Amino acid sequence: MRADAARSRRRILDAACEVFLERGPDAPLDAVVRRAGVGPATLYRRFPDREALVRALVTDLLARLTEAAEEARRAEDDPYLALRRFVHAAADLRMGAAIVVLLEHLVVDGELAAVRRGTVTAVEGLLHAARDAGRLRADVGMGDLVLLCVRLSRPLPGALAALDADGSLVHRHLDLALAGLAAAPGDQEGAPRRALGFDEVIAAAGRPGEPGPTGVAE
Amino acid sequence: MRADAARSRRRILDAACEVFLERGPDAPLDAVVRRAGVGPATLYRRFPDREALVRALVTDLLARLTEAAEEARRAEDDPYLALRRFVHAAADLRMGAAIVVLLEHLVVDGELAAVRRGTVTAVEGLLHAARDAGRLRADVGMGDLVLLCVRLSRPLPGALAALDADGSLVHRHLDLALAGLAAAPGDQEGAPRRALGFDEVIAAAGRPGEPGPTGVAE
DNA sequence: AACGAAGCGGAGAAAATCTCTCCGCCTATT
DNA sequence: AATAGGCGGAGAGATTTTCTCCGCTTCGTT
Repeated sequence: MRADAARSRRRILDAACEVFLERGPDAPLDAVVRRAGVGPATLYRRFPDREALVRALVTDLLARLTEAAEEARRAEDDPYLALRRFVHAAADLRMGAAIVVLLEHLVVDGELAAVRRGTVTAVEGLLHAARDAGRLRADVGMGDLVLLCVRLSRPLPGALAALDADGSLVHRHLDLALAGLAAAPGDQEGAPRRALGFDEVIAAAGRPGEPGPTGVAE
Repeated sequence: MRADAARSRRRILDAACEVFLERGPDAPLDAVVRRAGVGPATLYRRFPDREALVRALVTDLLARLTEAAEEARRAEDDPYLALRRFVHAAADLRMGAAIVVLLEHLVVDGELAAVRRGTVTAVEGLLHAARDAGRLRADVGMGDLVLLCVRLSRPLPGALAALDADGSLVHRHLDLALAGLAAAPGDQEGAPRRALGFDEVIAAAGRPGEPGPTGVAE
């Protein structure tokens, strides 16, 4: 692949990530094009339709997340710090986008499912290690972790997004939330229900229109 | 006002709240109409243009928030619990919508500013009481509180929203995050920077196009 | 350094979506 | 039971979005 083509491809994927995150997975591809600073033809040449773009985006992001999880495990001795490191990396990767878009416009076929399983396994490793070390509340599951990441790493709506132009606010709020997930000395006022598993998230996300390419009916 | 008209009005406001929250303040009014289950004419008769709708929505929401803050103060002795009660109430009111929409499509004129000031004052009362009682980290400001509420009370994107059909997940995650805001025994790993004030949020939100009716240029 | 192949952006046609109004029927209130 | 006020649906016009064709530019190679 030619160098300029690879560059365009990456710019498009990055732009798509941001745009889908901000405006939902039905955002006009035109907006992606504008954000990427390329011509429409360039997008359509590389990705024949919306699904191809989404699939590439999600696959790319999952691979990076897996890598981030493994990097975090290697880099930190304390399992809680490793988890924390990963969560921050995931926010930087705008992990929200993968999940947002993942099961809305995509059939999770064999290949994608395999990539996803790899990611989930890697992250579960971090989570369980932190929990087993007593550094994390027992009632926090993968589902909770994922959903908190999605919620906290989404860009703020509208003009508010400017508040966090450099992303430091996201990290601050992640730290605040992580402090809430950490094993606390006992005075937790509400919360303690049962942990939310990843499978439950998947199941819910697949619901609306039978895992069809473009499920979703209002 | 006739009873059926009042009912329609409320259905439209509730629908607008959800739709703006999910799809941003530029969401088609058509979508509001569909969600509300009324005819288009009903919306346009009551609210001549988008701004009228947004203004009514925001005013209504701010009034309810103020009421919720006062109710929480009355209902709980412990200031931390009062704050917690308010935050949960705010989530139920989908407080996010007010902020999302507030400074994007609206000039905050005299009347609206007054209503907003009332709300901010009431909530600041709760926050400061909790902080003075030593139940809250000192580095948590109104801005942090508002932004956490916005982030956590937004509906989950796309199909994921089904996960939290009854809203119980929001409350669970709010509790987790609140635990992070509570005064902790010292082992907070990251976070502690300076508190984010409400004024900073307002300032950022007002930025994009000079407080014009429809500011915002890409 | 110069050639050929691959890639790029812009203009714009066709399709889809959104805004907003007219009008005949229905429902609250007296 | 009368009447004023309200309601929903159909649809015209404007706007937005999708997607393609084509002439110029850039990359990789000889």
